[in-house]
Amino acid sequence: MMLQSRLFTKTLKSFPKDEEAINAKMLIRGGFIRKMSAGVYAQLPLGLRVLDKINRIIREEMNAIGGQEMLMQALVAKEYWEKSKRWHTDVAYEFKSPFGEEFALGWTHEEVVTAIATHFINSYKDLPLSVYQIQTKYRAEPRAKNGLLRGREFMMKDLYSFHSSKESLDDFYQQVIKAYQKILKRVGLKALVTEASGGAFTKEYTHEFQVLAPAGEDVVFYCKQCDFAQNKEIAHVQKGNICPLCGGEIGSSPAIEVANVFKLGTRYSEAFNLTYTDKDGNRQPVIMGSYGIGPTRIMATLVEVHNDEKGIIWPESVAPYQIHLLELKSKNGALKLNAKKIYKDLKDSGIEVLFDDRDVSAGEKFADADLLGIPWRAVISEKSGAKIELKKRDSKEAKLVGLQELQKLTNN
RNA sequence: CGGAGUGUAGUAUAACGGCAGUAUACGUGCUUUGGGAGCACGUGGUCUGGGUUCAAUUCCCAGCACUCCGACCA
Repeated sequence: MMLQSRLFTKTLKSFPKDEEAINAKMLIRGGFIRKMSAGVYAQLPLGLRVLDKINRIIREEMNAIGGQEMLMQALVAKEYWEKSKRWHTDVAYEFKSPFGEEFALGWTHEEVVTAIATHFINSYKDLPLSVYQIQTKYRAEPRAKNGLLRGREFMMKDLYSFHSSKESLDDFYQQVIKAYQKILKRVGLKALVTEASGGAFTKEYTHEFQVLAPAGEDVVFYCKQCDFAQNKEIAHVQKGNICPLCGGEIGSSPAIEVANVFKLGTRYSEAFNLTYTDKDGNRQPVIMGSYGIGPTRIMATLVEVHNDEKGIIWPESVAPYQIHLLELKSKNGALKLNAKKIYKDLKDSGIEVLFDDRDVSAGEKFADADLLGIPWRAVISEKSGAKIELKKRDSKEAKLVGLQELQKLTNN
């Protein structure tokens, strides 16, 4: 797939100064991302591969519950925000175009999706429906921080659903919760479904998906035995209390919010006059839900949770490559040929492999392999001979395997 | 937006107000080859604008940038 000698990026020998967050330190040092302004990052080839893997998993689970992918505009005209009374919020980048038109960069898309839906939803027979997009969102954070965890520009998958009854919304809401749990599990995160307040979006309680981690900005109280969890903002329990559901002990921890789900009700459908005709021929406002999950925030959270002092430890499902093939320097020309052949064979069998063919010392290759965190490290050297020395990133033990065994192991 | 701090080479760091140094990276050559190798030579730098001074990386002012704490927020 890729020769490391030709990779666009290089690793840094030291952690960047001016970065404290683990995710920023490791992702920048490894060459996954580059900070271009506070809270504004470029996704470099390695980082984009991770992001694409995360997004692929999200798409699969969204499609599985009937979500239809679309893509809305980032340039959202003032008229849309005015209808929902969200022009002049403090999170929006608002500006006047050279022609005097006023826009806000999309920081959420309830307005846009509702406006679009008015053209296509007419009857109860059209419902329920759901659409989603994966798109860059822009929010004027007064203080960007924690690397990818709080940026001013970040990737978001936002899903919107349309219903003719509260029951239908409730049902879909539960389906999304399950889908989000699957997504988070598949990418390698343990998340708590946490009760929370609706923030700027709704007055109702909502649910957040919180991953316990020291870098988290939220605090959650959770039961150590069952699934009970509440955000500190609304918590009715404290650390050391008895769980109201099961009697277990309540603990508390900082946590990273990687996703959330909201029941919007008819707030936006009324603002945009999104209605359908019911069985009796009466016009009714469409009932809506909105559901967000943040791919870039997931990426950062993965690094926060899966690392050691040497670098990142990517879960296999989202790693930029499956195998990091290292060819150690040798005078033995046959060895070099063998390495090339193994690289080609792996490539041909569809395995994603990063081949470290660089003319650098063994130590540097090992250090880079640990930093980049690709799940399997395969070494070809004088020592391994005709075999391949295979080691998992999070294991200390290596073993000698043949090519076929390697293909099998990493192909699942 | 309030408070604190930091801006020196691609990266990481030194320098009483007195020739801007080291490491690493990069280039060339030789040596080396299992945990960030060695030698030689070479390229490359004081955030911007003012001020004080014979002299400013250093002191002062302003701006800009970044980090952290707070407020705010996915």
